[in-house]
Amino acid sequence: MASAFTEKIYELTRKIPKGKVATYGQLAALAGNAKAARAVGMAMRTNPDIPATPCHRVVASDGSLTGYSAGYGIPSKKKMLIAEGVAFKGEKADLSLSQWKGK
DNA sequence: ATTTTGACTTAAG
DNA sequence: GCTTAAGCCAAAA
Repeated sequence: MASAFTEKIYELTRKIPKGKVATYGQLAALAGNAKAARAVGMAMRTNPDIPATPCHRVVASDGSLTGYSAGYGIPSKKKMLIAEGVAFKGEKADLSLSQWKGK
């Protein structure tokens, strides 16, 4: 465990339903710190349990797929999201259709 | 304990 | 549309 904040991020990430995506800033806000988007990214990077924490459902503010060092990287992440039913617009996820509304 | 770094975001050129 | 700059946060060195 890294910190309470990070744990919260993992918890929220696990709540993201299949076929939906959330932005780093969104998770940060739900965790209590709207400006901790970067910290959210760190939490994903230091992700202790990838199968338990679907970090591939977390994208940048504009839907761009960033990071993801697992498997084949970005391509794999994109493919996974499409397989779950997330709407895609070129190389970016269509947040207008597939962004998780959170609580 | 201090500095550096990074899977962010928004604003400005 | 792309690049640069600045702001904020947490983890790693």
